[in-house]
Amino acid sequence: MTCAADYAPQLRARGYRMTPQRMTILHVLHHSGKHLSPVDIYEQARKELHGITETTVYRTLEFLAENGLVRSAHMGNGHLVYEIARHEHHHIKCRNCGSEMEVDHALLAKLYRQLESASGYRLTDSHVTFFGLCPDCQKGE
Amino acid sequence: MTCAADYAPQLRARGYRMTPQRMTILHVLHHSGKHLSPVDIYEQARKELHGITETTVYRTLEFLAENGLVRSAHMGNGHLVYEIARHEHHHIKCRNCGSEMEVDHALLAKLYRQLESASGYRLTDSHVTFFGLCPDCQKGE
DNA sequence: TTCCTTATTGCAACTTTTTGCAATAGCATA
DNA sequence: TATGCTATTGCAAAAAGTTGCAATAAGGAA
Ligand SMILES: [Mn+2]
Ligand SMILES: [Mn+2]
Ligand SMILES: [Zn+2]
Ligand SMILES: [Zn+2]
Repeated sequence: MTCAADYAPQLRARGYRMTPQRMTILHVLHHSGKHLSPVDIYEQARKELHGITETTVYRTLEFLAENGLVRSAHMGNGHLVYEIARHEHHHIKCRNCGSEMEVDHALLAKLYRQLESASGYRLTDSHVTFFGLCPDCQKGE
Repeated sequence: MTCAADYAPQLRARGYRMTPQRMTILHVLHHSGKHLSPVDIYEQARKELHGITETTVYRTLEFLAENGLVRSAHMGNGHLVYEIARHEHHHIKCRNCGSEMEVDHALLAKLYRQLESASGYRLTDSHVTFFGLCPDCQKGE
């Protein structure tokens, strides 16, 4: 759980607090490494921290995402999933079989710059999901 | 409501049926022109078609999206919104004040081709939301 | 027009996510 | 180490979204 404690200074610097609930949720995400749903996270977290509630899990995930410690993604079923914030990347997902692959942010860097200069917005999030058909599923159409 | 009836052949060609519920929902989306939540759509639709249920609205929206008559989008709060499928476009939204702007798909066309050749996937959906800070909100940081 | 197949709907029960509020507990300060 | 401010949590109730199943009705065929 020391991995999670490392985040404390980041939070304190912004006037927030590190709590057992936040530690636990960060710990779960850190060691999973993959996208997890709030319910997945709740199930794991309650093993490590008896008494944690679903409400807190939802609120904490939103909080951690706002503060850049985790990233959320829509993987097509209309539900959000979360992962610890590591390298910047995006996803491509097959509408048919659900297979996914990662796309490095470098591939989108130029587009991001174009969008920024065209719109005046500064883009802050880099975790987009593109949908399509994987090579296999393209055959059987 | 004739606008909605125009969609009937598209559905029948695929073995589906046009129903009062589908007509009404298409009618609502067609005349709104903007992104609407399922609840918004339900509230409007029930004025035009007494007795329509929320269940049907959710199922119909998913059905229409699968068949390309409407598009769904995640606008950041974790909830889906829907709109009638017109020109291909994307969105940029401000994380701070919520302001949005549209981005023509032409701006992403090259990226889409790159992603397709790099991944082997054929990208089918073009309705992505990018998040950032609008010009105004960049000042007050 | 009538009949028949089966796609579609409504209902009810259930799961997931959100919200207001009072109680709790980080952590900065002394 | 003790104190106080207020960020954070848990609880309970509500809102949003999903699912199984029996009843209904669209629309092709006769
Ligand atoms: Mn990811
Ligand atoms: Mn749109
Ligand atoms: Zn596939
Ligand atoms: Zn803004």
